[in-house]
Amino acid sequence: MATIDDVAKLAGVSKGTVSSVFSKKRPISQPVTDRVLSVAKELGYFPNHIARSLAIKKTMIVGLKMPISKAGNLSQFEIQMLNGVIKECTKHGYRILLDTLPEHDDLTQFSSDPVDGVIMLNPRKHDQRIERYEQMRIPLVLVGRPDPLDSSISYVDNDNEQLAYEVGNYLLTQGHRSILFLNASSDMTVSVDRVNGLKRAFDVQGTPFHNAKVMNFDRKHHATPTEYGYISMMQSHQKIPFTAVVADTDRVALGILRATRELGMEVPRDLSIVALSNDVRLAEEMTPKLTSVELSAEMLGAEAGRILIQKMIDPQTVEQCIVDAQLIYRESCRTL
Amino acid sequence: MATIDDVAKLAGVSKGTVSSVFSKKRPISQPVTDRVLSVAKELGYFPNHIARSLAIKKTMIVGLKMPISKAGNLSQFEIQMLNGVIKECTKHGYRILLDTLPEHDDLTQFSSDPVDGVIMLNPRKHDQRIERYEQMRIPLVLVGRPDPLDSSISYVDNDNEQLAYEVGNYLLTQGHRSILFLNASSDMTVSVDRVNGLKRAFDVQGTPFHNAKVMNFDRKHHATPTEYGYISMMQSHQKIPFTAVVADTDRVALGILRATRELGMEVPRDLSIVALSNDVRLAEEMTPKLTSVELSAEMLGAEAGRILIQKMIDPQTVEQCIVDAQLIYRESCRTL
DNA sequence: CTGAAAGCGCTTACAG
DNA sequence: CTGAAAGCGCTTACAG
Repeated sequence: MATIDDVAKLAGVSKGTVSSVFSKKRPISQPVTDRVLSVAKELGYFPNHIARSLAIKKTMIVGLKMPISKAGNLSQFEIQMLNGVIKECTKHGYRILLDTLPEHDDLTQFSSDPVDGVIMLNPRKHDQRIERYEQMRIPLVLVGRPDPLDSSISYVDNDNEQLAYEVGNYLLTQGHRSILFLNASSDMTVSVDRVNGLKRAFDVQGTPFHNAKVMNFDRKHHATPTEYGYISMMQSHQKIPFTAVVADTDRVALGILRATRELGMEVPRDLSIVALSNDVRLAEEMTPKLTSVELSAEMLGAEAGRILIQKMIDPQTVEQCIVDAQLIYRESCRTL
Repeated sequence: MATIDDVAKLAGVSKGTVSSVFSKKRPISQPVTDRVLSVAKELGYFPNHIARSLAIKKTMIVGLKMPISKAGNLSQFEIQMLNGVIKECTKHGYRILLDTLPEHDDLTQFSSDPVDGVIMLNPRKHDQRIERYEQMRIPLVLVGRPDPLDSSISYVDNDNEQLAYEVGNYLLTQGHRSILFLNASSDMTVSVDRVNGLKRAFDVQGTPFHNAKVMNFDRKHHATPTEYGYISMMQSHQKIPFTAVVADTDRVALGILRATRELGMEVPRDLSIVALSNDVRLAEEMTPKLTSVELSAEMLGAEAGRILIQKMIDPQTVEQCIVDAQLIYRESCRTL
């Protein structure tokens, strides 16, 4: 397509002048402006965003690192969190580079993207990527806390330890003593926090923590979260005498529910279920309605966006933001 | 951050060599490779995607033009369609530049984005943007047909004329003679197609088309689709004696439903409703369950992605793809 | 296998 | 108000 050179030549002016007509960064006389614009139109010229970005070192794009699960569709958590990010970014004129590609181990493949800042979901333990962004001087905000904790890294998160504590406490108070915990995958920091919270509940109530059986999602063994719930339930119900299960997400709970039906069990009569990530509509549609935790994903996304924008203005900015979450009591638990 | 020059200098090689080590486009001896890599690591060097894109004229990014409604959240249609695009793009290693920014009329503000191709939602009549992409030689696929039709433009769409015909025919067959049609905004091509389809139904059944009252969504008057439905219903029910209403989307239907409740009307006893865009879960949750059209948004997105990828390989590609949609009969209509 | 140099399409001090 | 030239950080023929 036509370049700034073509326009400059045909209009009989310098590139700098053409540049200024479009960027309005320095005043150009009306006659010249008109001539340039008309030539540009004739040639079908539009400034090249990439070349411009390279020169000014700014893209007005925010990167969103959100590797997609194998099944492919965005989870309700991801959608809501995306909604929050979009709102905040749109408000400030930023667009979003949605990066759903799987992570590459090969350092060689890692490049600095055409973005002014990055929001990264689900940081892992000792996540290499964090320091890479630091080296590249690209402002970064995590959704989920860094592990180990680091007061120089900005992030938004729920208080997962506390949440798991509340859930554990709720179930223990109801009289449950043996609990199956279908946790997220073991390399996620949230998994650690949850186990700690659950353990604290057991400690406080004076119940030995070995009465809790913790499992982890593993994409090698489970194609989908629902399958994770289903398979784990089918495999565990004989071996361990648990009366309650804490599920990573409502999708996992869906799988558990399916398993209980096949096993002739009834919820909550024979088994109590709590899910940690809440898709309100799903939770309310399930039979029985699912007791679950509302993570306020949209708020997480919006706060991440807000902090990132702050940080792109002033790179010194560090903010760690805990978003309120809430256990919502519905119908899937009962007192023993 | 460190550039290719820094690495080259410190490693005592040329930039071309460093480039080759990372791109693997030409073989570099093991010792040199090792030296370069170790220096790169020491310096925290990562190739700059923007500079690279400028040189090779390729970004591996697909643009998705999807201006966000004022309310802010993605509609169910948009989410599903995004899911389809994501799946297809991820499969081929593309990322997505999600552009939710409102359109700018100022030609001067239009630039060629850092993308290899573009998927554009909701093309308008004589949409200027289409020829701009053509001038920029950026492969383009529309979601929604171009207006006027143009056999050189690739797009995916439902057969909206036929769909509206089926809906009209259904209602007329049920005995409805006066119908309120809360259409999409008038500058969208889909609006035209729907009116034509509805008219055809009236013609076939021998009912004069002036018995259909067509209104259009207008963001100046309606803050949200739901409000559009609510207000239109409140304003029209006295003036026109319609027995059925065709709503642009299920959100609009939600507003209508709210209005009927306030007016002491009952659906479908006093009013039949059909919605043209279907969010399955919303439709099934409504009381009564909403008769609506399933547009297969995910399929639209996936097909758009597929065609675009095809087109980025071979720019000559032109494909126009009609995705099946289906009228799903639930509880919101009745025979008079 | 490696280097020197031109080029990708912009912007921006500097000079006038 | 406008121009000439260097620079942004890469890639890629061309030459050896």
